[in-house]
Amino acid sequence: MPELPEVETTRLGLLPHMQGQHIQNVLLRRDNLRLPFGKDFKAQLNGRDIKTLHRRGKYFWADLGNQNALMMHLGMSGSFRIEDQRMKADEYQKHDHAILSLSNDKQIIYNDPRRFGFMLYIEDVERYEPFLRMGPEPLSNHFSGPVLHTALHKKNTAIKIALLDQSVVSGLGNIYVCEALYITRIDPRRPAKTLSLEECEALSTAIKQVLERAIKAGGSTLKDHQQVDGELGYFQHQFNVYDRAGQPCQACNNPSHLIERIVQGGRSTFFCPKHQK
DNA sequence: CGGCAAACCTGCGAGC
DNA sequence: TGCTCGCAGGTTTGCC
Repeated sequence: MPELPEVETTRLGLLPHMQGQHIQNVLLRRDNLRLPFGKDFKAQLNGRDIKTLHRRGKYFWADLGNQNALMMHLGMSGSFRIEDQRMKADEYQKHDHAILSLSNDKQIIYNDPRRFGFMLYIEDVERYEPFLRMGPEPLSNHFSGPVLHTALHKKNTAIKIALLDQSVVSGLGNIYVCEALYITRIDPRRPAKTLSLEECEALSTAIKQVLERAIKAGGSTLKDHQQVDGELGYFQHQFNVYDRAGQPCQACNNPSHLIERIVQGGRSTFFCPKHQK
């Protein structure tokens, strides 16, 4: 799924339906996703008020007050949708795993074919373990060229791999890393520590730009991602390199310069070896 | 610590 | 039609 723009799109779509409501019922159609919901999950959520929804990297959560939270992660194939009507047992779709019924009579339905996502009740969101080692929010002022340069300057690993490391910068995944490196003409295979401060400035700017544009487009819809209202994101139509192996590099102005697919860290990287140095 | 492979799952498209 | 294979937006674990 779901990299930062898809998570943010989901959060923004759910917000008007969930903010200020309270949870009247929790229905679980299985007892675990990637992680177990937890033995007391239903009791911990029933009757609780949802103050608002927050996001950090690819995680988002319902703020239940007093630092308590319903933490959510979409994994690779998770999505939410809203239903206005109470659903009968035979009306659920395949892979509808968790349903929250709210005081506004809306049902918030989590669907996740691969079940790499999760929902957890968290007592103290400030001490949630994944957040403690998470790098800066890329769209905040905490992320900049100098910050990125410092984070990378000892890393021998390829810049592509380093940017996927959520402790360097949070929220990036395979698509937006490929796109940001293409925009800045940086070869994804270069050791991270070889990037100059100027390159890190350009890269941090490109990361912000590509994420902001993707959020405006409602995220990217490959197979699974859809917005809460069922609309599909359309940023995939603006990809320069992702999933474009064999197609001409648009920036090279030479039809024989083709986008290549290589494997780094077991995952596909798309880039133009002529354009990116 | 670094680097890499495998694990967790289902679905889809390509090729035979 | 149906089989197998490889691939998919993420994260964690375990091994060398």
